[in-house]
Amino acid sequence: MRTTDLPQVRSLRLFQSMGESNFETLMNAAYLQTFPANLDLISEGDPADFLYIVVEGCVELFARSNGRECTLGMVRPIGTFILAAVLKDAVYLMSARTCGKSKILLIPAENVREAFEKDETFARAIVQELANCYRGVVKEYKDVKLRTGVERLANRLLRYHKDQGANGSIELPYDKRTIASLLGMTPENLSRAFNTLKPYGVEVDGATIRLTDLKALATLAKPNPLIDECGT
Amino acid sequence: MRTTDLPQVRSLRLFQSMGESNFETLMNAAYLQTFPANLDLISEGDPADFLYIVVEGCVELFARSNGRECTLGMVRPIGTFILAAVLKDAVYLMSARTCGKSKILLIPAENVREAFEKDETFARAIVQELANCYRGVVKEYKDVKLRTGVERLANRLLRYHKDQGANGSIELPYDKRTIASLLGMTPENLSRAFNTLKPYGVEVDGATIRLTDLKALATLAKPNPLIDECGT
DNA sequence: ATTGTCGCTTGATAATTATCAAGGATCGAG
DNA sequence: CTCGATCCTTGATAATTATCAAGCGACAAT
Repeated sequence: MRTTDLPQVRSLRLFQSMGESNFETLMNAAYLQTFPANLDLISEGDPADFLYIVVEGCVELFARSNGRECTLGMVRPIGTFILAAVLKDAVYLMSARTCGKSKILLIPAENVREAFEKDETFARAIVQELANCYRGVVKEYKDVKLRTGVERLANRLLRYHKDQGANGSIELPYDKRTIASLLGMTPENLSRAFNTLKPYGVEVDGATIRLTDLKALATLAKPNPLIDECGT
Repeated sequence: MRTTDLPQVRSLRLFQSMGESNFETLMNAAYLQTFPANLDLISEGDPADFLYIVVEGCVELFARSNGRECTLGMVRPIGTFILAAVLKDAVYLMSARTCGKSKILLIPAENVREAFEKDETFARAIVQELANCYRGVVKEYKDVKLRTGVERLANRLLRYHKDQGANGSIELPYDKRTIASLLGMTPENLSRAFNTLKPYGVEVDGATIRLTDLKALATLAKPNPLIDECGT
């Protein structure tokens, strides 16, 4: 793989503290590939051949069952996905596809497990990463089980607002239909949910959202750090 | 703690392979306590003081937000809970309470993290345990996002049926209202879901369920190993 | 036996969400 | 520009789920 991307990968908490030689071995086994938009990377049920790291672009994690499909998460640089399947040498539970053109680092699962066996520091870093992933899903699970669609949208808007500088304006990071699926609703319902939020100061203009009454929106959303905050 | 329970705990995959002396140190720091039914053990938002291991009885994991409450999972012997919060030294994302009278082993979080630092084998075992937990939540998340209430119930019944020997009869392992919450529905709706399943050979008699047409039930449920099977 | 509680069920109704159909806006290809 | 495609929105309707109220049966306490 190209050396210009190495520092970025190395800066990932997952690789930060591992031994230099082990990191090099891992990177020598890895492939850095650029994929076009909308390309299927993995399918749920397939054995976990690689650990994936999004270096540029964006990847959608999704699942299908019984003819339905839903988005389970989005991975942006620099983020990994399907670490658990790789460590367990199990099949993927989610499918993944690129959103836009994306640069992705693929590390053979075999090598990841080998590094995990050999490098104690890496093993410990993996625990932290896995714990983060676990807590992330728990929050999403709570979100969908404890809130209505409108509440999920309101809280998501507040989160984006904070992430993007809290200046009263948001750019939606994904297509509305992707956001709908991420929030567990249909695109039609997302449209209607935005309308429901109009009286709470939510003004929609394409992918740009203006929040003109944060207090009212927060009163409706009742944000909860144990669901909405990423760091905790 | 009493030595009679030690072998059971030691047999947990989490502790199986760790060094004997480290295991002893950990157990010396631990408390084995018996709690009455319906006792709150931990509350979401509290700092993670202990790792919990259910030795006898049953514990319900749940969460509240905005006046609503839902069950997130059940822990039976021998199972652990809130490992991730302990490792991250973070606050609990879930609350927990006993269902019946329960014997629970409490290991101070400090000691768990210490053992995690000192014992490499333990660290690796933790990775496997965490990966299992992670994949468990992902499956539940998929369940609730991809299926209707009736489908969730149908699949749950099929799972219990297999777990209990697949002889056409099931004993519900929890109160119906707990199962309802676990499935993400109200108790009223669970009742109606059972009625909906009557034409598919589901006969309800209190906590005993008879399945007289497994093929029909499976056709409706469309069970999916990537959601319903625990081992994968 | 009586009382009260609790878990569960049922009915009536309302809220929420999904589906189907149609139309408007945008945008790239030709 | 025009065409076709895609995305989004809206309306009408249906399915799903929740809420409120009432009642039944089991069961423990007295």
